[in-house]
Amino acid sequence: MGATKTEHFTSGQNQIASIAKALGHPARIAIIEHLLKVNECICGDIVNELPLAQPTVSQHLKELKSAGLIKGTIEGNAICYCINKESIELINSYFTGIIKKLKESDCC
Amino acid sequence: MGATKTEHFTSGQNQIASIAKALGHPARIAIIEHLLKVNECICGDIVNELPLAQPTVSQHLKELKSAGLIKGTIEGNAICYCINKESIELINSYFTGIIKKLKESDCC
DNA sequence: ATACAATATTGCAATATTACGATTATTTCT
DNA sequence: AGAAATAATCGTAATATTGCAATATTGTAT
Repeated sequence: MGATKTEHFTSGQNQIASIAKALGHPARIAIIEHLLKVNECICGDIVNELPLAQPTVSQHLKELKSAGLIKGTIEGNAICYCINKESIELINSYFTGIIKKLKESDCC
Repeated sequence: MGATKTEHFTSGQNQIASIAKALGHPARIAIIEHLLKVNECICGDIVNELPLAQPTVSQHLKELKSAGLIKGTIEGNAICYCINKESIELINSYFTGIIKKLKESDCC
């Protein structure tokens, strides 16, 4: 045990969970917020910004990228990272949908 | 190593991350979606709904509750769970804010 | 009180995550 | 070509998460 039973859940549930999971670490929230502030930047800038070593930042970037939250394009010997707007819109509309359904009734 | 360096990040970043983290598992998304469908229910209903044992469901409920995503009120010998609208609204407005800022500029 | 029903807690094994030093590509600039 | 800059990957230690059987707790009914 210890492994998540992904196969028992719908692909929609797994997709939302994987985006949320990628955002479930303060360093990755900090990366998103930094990208939001500067629009786009390279890994080294984030290493300077955060109290984490370069391999750690690189690993966090990889997770954000594989969840579709950021994009990276090669620019010379550096890689330019930026937020992938679509993924934020996807999860935002998921929550908006929840709120809409919640408005209809009250709870305990 | 292995432990998240929460102390290096802002309380806002930690709060968003902890809500996102709680939603970062398909079983917990499934619980939220079930609660959304039935408005409120007891732990046993969720155990019947999900392919997980009772202690596992109980643990997931605990994590959702400690992240503030659900509320539980004692009703006899059962506990009635429901979604805490405020927490969903909080994370939703966080993403809405990101999208607004993203609209202003384009990226790589 | 006793039995039952609903959940929480404990303890543990399997697996995943976090963090980083060391190393390895890859590109750019002399 | 050689040095510098940038970032990914490898290996590994520390810690956290997931899942469940067994047990404990709490309230309800008989």
